[in-house]
Amino acid sequence: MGIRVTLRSVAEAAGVSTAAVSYAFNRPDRLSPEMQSRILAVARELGYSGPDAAARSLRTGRANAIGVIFTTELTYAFSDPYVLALLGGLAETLAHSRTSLVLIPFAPVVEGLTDAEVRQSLAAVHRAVIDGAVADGLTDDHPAVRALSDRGLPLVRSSETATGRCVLIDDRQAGVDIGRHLAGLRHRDVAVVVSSPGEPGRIVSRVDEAALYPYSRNRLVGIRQGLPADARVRVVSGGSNASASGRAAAAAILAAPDRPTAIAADSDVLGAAIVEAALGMGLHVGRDLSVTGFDDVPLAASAGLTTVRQPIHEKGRLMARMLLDPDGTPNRVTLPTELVVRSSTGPVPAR
Amino acid sequence: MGIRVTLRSVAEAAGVSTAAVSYAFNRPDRLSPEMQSRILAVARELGYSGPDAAARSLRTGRANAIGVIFTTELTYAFSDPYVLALLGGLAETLAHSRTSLVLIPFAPVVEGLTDAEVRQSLAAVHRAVIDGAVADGLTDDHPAVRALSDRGLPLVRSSETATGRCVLIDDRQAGVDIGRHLAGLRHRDVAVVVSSPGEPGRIVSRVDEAALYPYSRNRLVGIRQGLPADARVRVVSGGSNASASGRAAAAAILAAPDRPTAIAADSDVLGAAIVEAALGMGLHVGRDLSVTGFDDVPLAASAGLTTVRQPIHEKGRLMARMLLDPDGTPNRVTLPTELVVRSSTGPVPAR
DNA sequence: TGCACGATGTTAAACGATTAACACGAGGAG
DNA sequence: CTCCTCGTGTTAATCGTTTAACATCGTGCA
Repeated sequence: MGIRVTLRSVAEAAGVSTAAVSYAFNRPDRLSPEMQSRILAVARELGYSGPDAAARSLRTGRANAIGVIFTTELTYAFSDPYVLALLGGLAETLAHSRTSLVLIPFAPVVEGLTDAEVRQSLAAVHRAVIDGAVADGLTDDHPAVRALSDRGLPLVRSSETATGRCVLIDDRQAGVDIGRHLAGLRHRDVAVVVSSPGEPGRIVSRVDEAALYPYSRNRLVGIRQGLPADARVRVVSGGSNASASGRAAAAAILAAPDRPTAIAADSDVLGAAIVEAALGMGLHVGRDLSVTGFDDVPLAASAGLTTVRQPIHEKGRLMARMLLDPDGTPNRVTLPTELVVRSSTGPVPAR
Repeated sequence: MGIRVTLRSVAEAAGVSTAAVSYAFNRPDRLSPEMQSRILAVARELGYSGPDAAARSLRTGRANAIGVIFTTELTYAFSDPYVLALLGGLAETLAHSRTSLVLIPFAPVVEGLTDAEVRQSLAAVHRAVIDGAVADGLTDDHPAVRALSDRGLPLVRSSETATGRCVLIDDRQAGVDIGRHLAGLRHRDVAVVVSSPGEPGRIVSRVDEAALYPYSRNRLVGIRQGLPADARVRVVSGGSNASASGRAAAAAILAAPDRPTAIAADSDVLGAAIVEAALGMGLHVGRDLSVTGFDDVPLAASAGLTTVRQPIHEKGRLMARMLLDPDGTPNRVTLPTELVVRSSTGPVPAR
């Protein structure tokens, strides 16, 4: 009883060809009704539950699944509203075509990856049985991106540097919107909190800016551009995109003797954490200190956070569609963003 | 250039056997260093990115992935803190062994499933290339559970009815804890809000109780048991586990002329929504009305919700471990729960 | 000198399915 | 009566690997 039951054993037991059994499961119209039900009966009797998934994938070349690469701890990703919204969008489109979502963990970049970590992570990427993949925010030179395109898999990303298919927003322009908004409120001393691996609160030097995530860099460029030329802009690491590191970054910034009048964060999670920290220090946010976020996730509304809305859900839907139907969709789409002004920003108080 | 490059073509190009190429990628120690680097060089030159995932899965019988069945819209699941915590726990354990997570959508039960829907969903379950699966909360007779066990895959669940491997909590005992707590506060008229597909706010009759999710049913039994025998318990559908339906259920319950003094919800999401609705009606929660939740997700703390804590994260970790190492782990584990009393419950006001 | 042995490659048999291409008989059209 | 088509079933090639078993060959040791 230990022997596995296969298409062949069913065929033998039923006294038909393997083709017939295959057709019974995949193209019932190809068989006479009697034949089909006889085969299914035999299959049930033998405890055969249908064609093996791996074998079928190999033979047909389709996996009915698409991968999503995660370069942060998955357990953390599940607490990031941006990620969840994106996954939701992907799932919505995929559910229609009964396609599964494969979450592939890649060693998070903490302080440079060891070779062994990269190798192991790459093994996971190589072993994933998928028809395509989403690599949100990864650049062309990321090992996972390379592995995926080496495999010849359709790949969709959201980085501006992407050479292949991508769904983007105009991060620079969004930055300009934030910069102009703050400029209009007479802010001339702004801290920009970027999500970057590294200790939250640390100042990011001009040379280190090159190593930021592309979207951070672009937003930063935009913010500078939107502010008057003589404005002071300091760039501060926000660590991972989590409340705790947002609070830490806020603490560092607000402890400075010459603290800025406004803080522009890379995400609503960071922004909301900064608001919280400021409130905890007795500051009146929107008057003593202005704070902006990014994304406009639900959290932003409840925190009264001025932010830039980007259609994350739509981004996910679109990415999925691009993967499912590479020919029927454009290679590159730019989605609109919109500045959403709430109570967390206000004019610089006269002194 | 259209022809795919395979292990064989690399072998031919390098003038070695396919076995050598395979070893070069999988067991470098089996080959001399020169041979290995020569093969890798040829592979790179031909643009060969390593053994094909599907073929490898077929041959080795391993997929390095485990599935998670979702019987709700994925896009909704991603907003459910319980689900996210569970996924987080799973991911934490799986990341260690470089195993991916496959999210498999199954047609949500709305008003009975059509045959076609079930067939299509089952196809997705059958096509998934996985080594095992998690089916949280599904019963033995769910089609997905049947399909999975027919496939002979290790399966882990969290239902009390499960015949196979499972990680559970003692839902009945947790219910007793809630019932006793409310009884101690002199509540004798309690509405229990269960998550069940159906219109939120509708009364669930005694016969319909049999069709509830097993965990709901068990908690309900416990609550009745913990309350005095003469207490009135009405069971109300909470719809899906979402804020909106929680508010709807609350509205229906609180609109009744003889409204209960306490509402016990099946989840913190529902509980928090009920608190919110009650506040909106000008009620003082914890005095005019007591509310309890379930799970103790972060939301519960910020809503001041009395609830039962269950170690969801640990549940996920354990489930993953059971799947990765079926022999080294027990078949059935019961995790402890704990009543957490906060401000949302209080004594029945004297009249 | 003889021989067992470790290191390194190769042979070849699976793994479990899908699907063109073909064969065959029955029924309909001309 | 012949020819064509349509409906059903079969043959057999193929998908791209992995890995047990075997062959070969220089070495160290008695």
